[in-house]
Order: sequence, then structure tokens, then C-alpha cells
Amino acid sequence: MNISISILINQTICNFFEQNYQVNIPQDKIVIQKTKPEFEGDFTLVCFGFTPFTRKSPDITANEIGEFLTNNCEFITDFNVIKGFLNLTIANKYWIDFASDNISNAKFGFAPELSKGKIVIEFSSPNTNKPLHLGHVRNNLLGHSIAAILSADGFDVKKVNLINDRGIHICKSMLAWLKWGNGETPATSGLKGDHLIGKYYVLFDQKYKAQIAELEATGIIKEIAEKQAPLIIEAQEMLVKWENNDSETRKTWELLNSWVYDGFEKTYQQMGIEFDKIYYESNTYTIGKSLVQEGLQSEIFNKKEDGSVWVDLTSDGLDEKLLLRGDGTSVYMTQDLGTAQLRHNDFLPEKMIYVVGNEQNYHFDVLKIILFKKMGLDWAGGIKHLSYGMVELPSGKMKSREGTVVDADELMDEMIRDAKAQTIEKGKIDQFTTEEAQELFKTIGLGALKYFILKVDPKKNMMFNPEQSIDLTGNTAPFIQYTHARISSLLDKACFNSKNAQEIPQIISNISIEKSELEILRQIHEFPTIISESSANYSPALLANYIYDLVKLYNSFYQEKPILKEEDESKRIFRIAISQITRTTIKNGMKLLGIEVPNKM
RNA sequence: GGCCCCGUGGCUCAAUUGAAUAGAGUAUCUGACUACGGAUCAGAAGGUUCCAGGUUUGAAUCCUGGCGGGGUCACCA
Repeated sequence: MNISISILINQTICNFFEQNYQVNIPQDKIVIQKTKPEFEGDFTLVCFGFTPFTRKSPDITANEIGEFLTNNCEFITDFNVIKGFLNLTIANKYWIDFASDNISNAKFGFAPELSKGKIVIEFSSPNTNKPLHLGHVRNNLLGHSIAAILSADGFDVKKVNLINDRGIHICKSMLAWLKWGNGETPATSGLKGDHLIGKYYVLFDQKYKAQIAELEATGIIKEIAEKQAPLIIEAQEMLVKWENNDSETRKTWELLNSWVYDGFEKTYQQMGIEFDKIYYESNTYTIGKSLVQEGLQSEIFNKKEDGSVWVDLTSDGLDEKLLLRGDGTSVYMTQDLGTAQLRHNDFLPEKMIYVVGNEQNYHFDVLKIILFKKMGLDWAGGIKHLSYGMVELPSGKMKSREGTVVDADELMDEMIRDAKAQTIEKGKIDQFTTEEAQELFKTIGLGALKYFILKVDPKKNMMFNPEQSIDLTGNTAPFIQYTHARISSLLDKACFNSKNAQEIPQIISNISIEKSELEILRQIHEFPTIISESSANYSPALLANYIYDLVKLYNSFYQEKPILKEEDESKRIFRIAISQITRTTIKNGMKLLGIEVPNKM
């Protein structure tokens, strides 16, 4: 018995309209929702939309449908009508079967197979001139989680990372290191590779600003000074050398980048993130360049007198966009064209999702229009920009060049330290080994961070206050983790095992379900729907808030009806079943958010 | 200035995409640990959903116009 109850109701309603009113009722008129706790019933049918078809008042219509459903649908035992809302009561048997069927299903809620096509999702996409910061953290967590959710919903998901390892910003770091670095390495400095290079990026900016100030002092206006400063000219020369494959430049570049990759790898590992494939812009930009050349020949693009190449998007309401500089070097868009083509060749996906901040909305509009409309590539219709909002600090926006960033590594370390301090204070880990304890601090600290970020709607800007540490009580991961650990511990004590699981249907077949139990089952029942909705909306937030509601519901139920106290054996077993399936749901849901749930803590 | 996004109790966020009395956490106040995990639970207080119109059985949600905040309009990425 796995057919969803809402599909069953839906079909019966269609039959009702066919038989009594000879109409095919449009699907979007059938609105079924969970009944609010203050009313009697399990599911609610909203009947206002039916009045044009029945030509009767919503209440009368609702009553007619209620009669029909109770007579024709074996699982609906009762109904009531309040102001045009038809509340339906589902038979106990349905809920008992639901609990019995899923009690030992470790993959509850997940699509049984990959049946929905291939998706490539790009996220993270760091620059190699500085370490990852809080903005990247949001990006990485969203990308990782959405990939997991899509996969649970039945898509074949490939996670890719595009490393921006070339361009003027890299030259800035390289130049500063060559000039003032004295051959400093991660080993000699004791710094993580990405942090070391980031230091020189900041240094470049300081020295560059100083040069601009000097020039301005001689009466040169700012805009000119910014272009004439010797440092920026040197950096630009270096970029040309790099694109011309100058061996010295390439050697330095490879050395510095290798340090940065080591650093990134550690950060990803700590975050629990991995990729199926890593692309490097230094490999893809040439493909972009040749695409631009092709487009130039077929006259989709045009060349200006100085040699720069442009695309005219005024007919699409946008403006002209640069595709190649006058000196022949490529820009951001150039390589993104190449990367998209390469990625399509590699995977032939139905969709390509880009997890990139909303500051680049315009860029992705342009990218899609060029590939899809201008170049006529059908597959580009599957490009989707998953745009997320910025993480703001109380002091305003983060600026990496000005050092007002929250560093990803430091943030994670701090979360783990906080978790450690608070866990030790609770004094519940005395029997843990040192390794187990360390693992637990990490699970709690990083869980808190991940959940804090993922529970917010991706498209919205969010506020992060580094002054006050992230809560470990309330709507947080530790609260959910704690509940999971507690359920696990209780189930152990209740001597639940797989043998019982098989007997459960008989044991509990005749019990009556209480309202609080029913609410939990109803909530769990929705889990597969929530996964597919999260997947359709690209929103882990939906899932996160669902899990929180479930945990809260379970906690108040448990407080009121302890599972070990009940004397009636079948009732006790039923509560064990509810706890068991709740635990699975929490675990599976948190897994899709990339958050571990310990069995004890 | 053009275009895009956001505006919900003091603060941080929800609201199943148009449904019933707008929900949680936090902070404040009150109460509950001699069965099992108190990182918990129950209760109180806190709202003109930025403003003004409109659409309809129904609007935080949709449309129009304001106001406020952010983003973007680079031969930066």
C-alpha cells in the first residue's frame, strides 16, 4: 500500500465531477492540504474553486464531495465542512499501514532509482588568489545540498567545480609575491597555501593604492592614475605573458596555484564537500576563444577597430557585451562560453545549474541568450542560474580586498571550539574517547553552521553576526541532532529490533491512534513531497524548516507520552514504530543538508 | 537614472507558492526534572506583514504607484 493518499483523493474527486456534473475538473482547481491542528481531520480540500462547475455554494459543494468521498474511497472515514473547507478524516488503518510499511525502510523518502535525467551542477568556483570566505560557504553548502536533494528526487547529478585559476587578479598576487615574497612558501611561513597567497593579494592592493595616491599628489586625476600606476601595468603585462605561454610566468603560476589547491582541499574536506569533476579556466578559456572566432565568422558577433569583439544584445533588451579584449585576451564571458560547451560535451545533461551569487544575475542572462538565442544551441535552454543572496555582516557587505571578510577556515574552527566548550559544560561525554569527542565537536559545530545558513531561503540576503556565536538551542542543528541521539538511545532501551518490525502490523493492527501520534505520522508522510518540492524550488530551506517542525512535534509528543511508560504492549510497539520512522526521516533529511546526526552526544 | 531582488513582533527567520485565527527561535516574564537523555517541555506577552490603491469568495503572497534597503549596468572576475 504505497499509493499516495492525495492521488487517491484527487482521482475520486475527478470521478465525482464526471459522474455528477459531466465535467473534467482542471487539476489546478483541486487544492488538497494538511488540515490545521485546530480542526478535526487529516486532509483538507478547498472547495471555493468548484462553485463555477457546480453552480452551488462552497458549503453545499463541499458536503456533496464529502459524501461521495466517504462512499467511494475506502480510507476516508469521515468528513466535516467549515466555511467551504472540506476536512477529511483518514482511516486509522491507513496510518498504521503507513508506519508498518516504512518502519524498516532506511531509504524512506528517497526516490527508488535515478529516473529523472541528468543534471550538472556547478558550485564553489573559487578564485585562486585568496582563501574561501563566508560567501563561499553559503555557495558550497547550497550547491552540495541541492545536489543531494536532486539526487534523492531521482536525478542523476554531477557536481562540478570551475576553478578560476587565471586572469588579472592572479597576476596581482603573483607579482606581489615575486616582488616582496622573498621566496616565502606555506612550509616556511606556516600558513595554509590559500591564506599565504591571499596575503599577497591584499599586499598588492595596498601598494597599488599607494602608487595611485602618489600620482594623484602630482596632479593626475584618479581615473588616469588608476591606469598609469606601474604596478597595474606590470600586472597586465604579466597576463599577456601568461596567455602567450611565457615559461617563467607559467612556472611561478603553477607553483603558487598548487599551494592554493592544497589549501582549498583542506577546506572542502572540513566542510564535507566533494566534486565529480574539476574544471580549470586555464583549460576552458581557449575553447571560449574559438567559439568567439566561429561566431565572428558567422557574423553573430562583430569586431571593432581596436580588435575587440562584441555581441549586440540590444534586440533582447540588453546592451552590447564584450567577448574579447583589444589585445586578444579573454574576459569572464569568454571562458564561461567555453566552459558551458565543454561541460555539455562531457556530460550531455538535460540541465546545467550554476550556483552563483545574485550579483551575477546579469552575467547569466547574457550567457544564456548568447548560447541559446544567438548561437542557436538548443541544449543551452537547460541552463539555470541558481542565484542566491549575499551574506551580510552588521557592518555591511564583505570586501575581500579590504580585509572585512569572515574567513571560512577560521569560522569553522570557531564553531567547533564553541561546540566543544558547550558540550564539555553539559558534561555528557565522559565515556567518549578523545577521538570520539573530537569528532562530536566537529559534528555539532559544523552542523550548527550548515543549518544556520541553509535554513534561510537561498534567494534572500541573510544576516550573520560574528560577534554573537551561532545558537545551539532553538531552531538549530544541535537541537535536531540531540533529538536524533535521544531517540536512538531510547529505542536501544526499548529493545527494538528487526524481529519486532516484522510483527508490528499484527501487533498494532487494532489500536486506535491518538491525535498527537497522528500529527507526527502526517508530518512524516509529507517527507517525500517535501524532497520533491525542495528539488523543484532548489531550496534546502524548505527541507530544513520541515525537519525542524517534525522534531519539535516529536519532542512535545514524547514529553507527553513517553514510549517506555505505556503498559499496553501494542500501544508501546506503535510508539516505538513512530519513533523509529521519525528517526529515519530526521537522519535522511539532515543527510540531504550535508549534516551528520550522531547516535549519541 | 534604467533593469533585477528584498521589506513580516526588539532581533534572526517561516508561512507547503492565493486559503481558515500570519507561525517558530531568540530576548523578557511564569511554570515543569524520584521511570526512561532538561541541549527538553508547557504557558504569558509581543503584529495595521513598509505605505496607498486595485484584482476576487479569499492577498504577506498577484497587478499599479510610492517609500526604504541591496545588487547590477567595466577591455574586473
